Amino acid sequence: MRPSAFLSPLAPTGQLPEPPLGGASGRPVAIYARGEEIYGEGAPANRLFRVMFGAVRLYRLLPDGRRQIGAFYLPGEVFGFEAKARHRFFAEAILPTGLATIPPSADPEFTRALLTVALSTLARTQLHLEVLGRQMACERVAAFLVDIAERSGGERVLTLPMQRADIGDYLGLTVETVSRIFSKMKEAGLIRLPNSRRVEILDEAALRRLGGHPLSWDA
Amino acid sequence: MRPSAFLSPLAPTGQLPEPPLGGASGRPVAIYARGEEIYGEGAPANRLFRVMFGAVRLYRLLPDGRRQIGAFYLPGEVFGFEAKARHRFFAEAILPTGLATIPPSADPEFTRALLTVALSTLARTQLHLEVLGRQMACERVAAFLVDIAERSGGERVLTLPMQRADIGDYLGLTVETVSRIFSKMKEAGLIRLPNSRRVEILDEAALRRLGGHPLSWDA
DNA sequence: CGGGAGATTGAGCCCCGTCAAAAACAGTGG
DNA sequence: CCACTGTTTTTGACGGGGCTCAATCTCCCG
Repeated sequence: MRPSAFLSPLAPTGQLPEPPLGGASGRPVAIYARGEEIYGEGAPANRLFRVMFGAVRLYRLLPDGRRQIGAFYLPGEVFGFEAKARHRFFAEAILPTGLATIPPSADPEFTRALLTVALSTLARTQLHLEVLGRQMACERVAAFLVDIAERSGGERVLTLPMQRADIGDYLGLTVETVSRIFSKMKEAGLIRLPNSRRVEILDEAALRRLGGHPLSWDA
Repeated sequence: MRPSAFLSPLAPTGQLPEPPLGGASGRPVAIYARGEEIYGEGAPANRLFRVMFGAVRLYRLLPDGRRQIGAFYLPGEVFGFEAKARHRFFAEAILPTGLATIPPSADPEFTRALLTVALSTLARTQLHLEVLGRQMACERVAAFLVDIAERSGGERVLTLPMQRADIGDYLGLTVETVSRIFSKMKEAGLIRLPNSRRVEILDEAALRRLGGHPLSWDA
C-alpha cells in the first residue's frame, strides 16, 4: 500500500526529518503498562514522546465525568507538545507501550521539525472536528476505521488497540451506539469481526463513501 | 479586563513575538468584501494573513453540501498555515475585512513564532473538539459566547460578526437549534438580545458553568 | 412601502442516548 | 480442565434532544 503522507506524517516512513525528532537511535525506551498514565492534566509539558510500540490515548474530562478522547497515537507517531507550559490533556497507555523521549532543543532544525509535526497534528484534528461536527454515527465509525487502517499500514485486517468505550469517546458516541454500528456494518457485509478487537475490511470503497473524503487534501 | 493569554494568543496584545509575524507595520492591507473568498480548497498555501478588521470563517464542505466551520478569526488573529502545500479549507470574509499578508520566511525566528501560533491554534481546535464531541447544544452555544466574548476584549455587550447559520455550522447544530437556544437563554435571563447580531451577557458565571471549564489550562 | 434575506417559532419525527439485561471474554485459582 | 468472577461487548426497549419541514416574523435597504 502507498503510505498516506498525511495520515501518517508522524510515522517512521521517512517523512519526518529524522535527525532532530526522529532518532529512536539509542534513546532509552520507557515501558508503560496497560492503563498507566503517561502524564496528567496540569503536568509540566517539557518533552515529546514517540510511540515505539503499543498505543496511547489523549483525553480530557468534563467536570461531570464525560470524556473526550482527542487523539490516539500509534507506533511511530509523536505527541506531547503543548502551547503552554502545562498539559491540558491526560495521556495514557492503552496497551503495554514503549515510548522514546525526545528532549526539547533550541536548535532551529528541531524547531522546524516540531513545526511540521504540529501542523500535521493540527490538520488531523481539524479533520476530526469535521467528523464530530457534521457526520452521522455510521459515518464517524467508517471514517475512524479507514483512518486506523491507513495509519496501521493499510492492512485489510486490523487489530484495534482500543476498546469500544474509547472509540465512543473519540467519536462523540456511546459504547452502545458504536457496538450497534459495528454489528450493522457486519450485517451489511462491509466488515467482518473475527473477534471484538479484530476488524477485517471487506468493502473499503463503501466505508470511504460513508466516511467522507479522505483524499481531497492529499495533493 | 485581563486579556486571556490562551484565548487570544494571536491577538495584538503583545504575546506573539512581534518582529517576524507581528508587523502590520507598513504592510499593505487587502480589503475583502462581505462573503468574498480569500482562498479556496486546493489553493496554494504560501502566505499567512493577519486580520486587521472584520472577521473570517474557515470551513470545509462535505460532498452533499454539509458545511463545517473550523474556526472564526477576529481582529489581531493569524490564519492561513497548512501542513501541506495546498489549503484544505475555504476562507471567506464574513464582513468587510482587512487582511495584512505575512510572507513566509526561512528565518529561524519566524519559524519559532509560527510554531507558537500553530500550537495555539491546535490548542483551540482541541477545545472545540471537546465541545462538539461531548457537549449538549446549550452548552455549545454557551461556550461559543464565552469564547467570543473573551476574544473580542471581554466586553459585556458583544457584536457577533457572523449569522446564525455560521454559528450552527461552527457548533455542529442547525440554525433553528441555535436560534431556539438563544431564545431560551434570553428567557432564562442569561443574555439580552437588543437585536439579532448583538448579545449582552447578563450572567457570565452561569454561561461558564454551562459551557465547560475554560480556565483549567490557563495556568 | 415593498421585497428579500435572515431569524424565529411550531409540529412531527428519527437518530442516538439512557437504562437494563444478556452474552462473550479474560483471567485466576482450584 | 473447569468453575468462578469481573470486565467488555452486544442486544433490546424506550424516551428525548435536536433535525426536518414549513410558516411567520423581523430587519434592512432600496
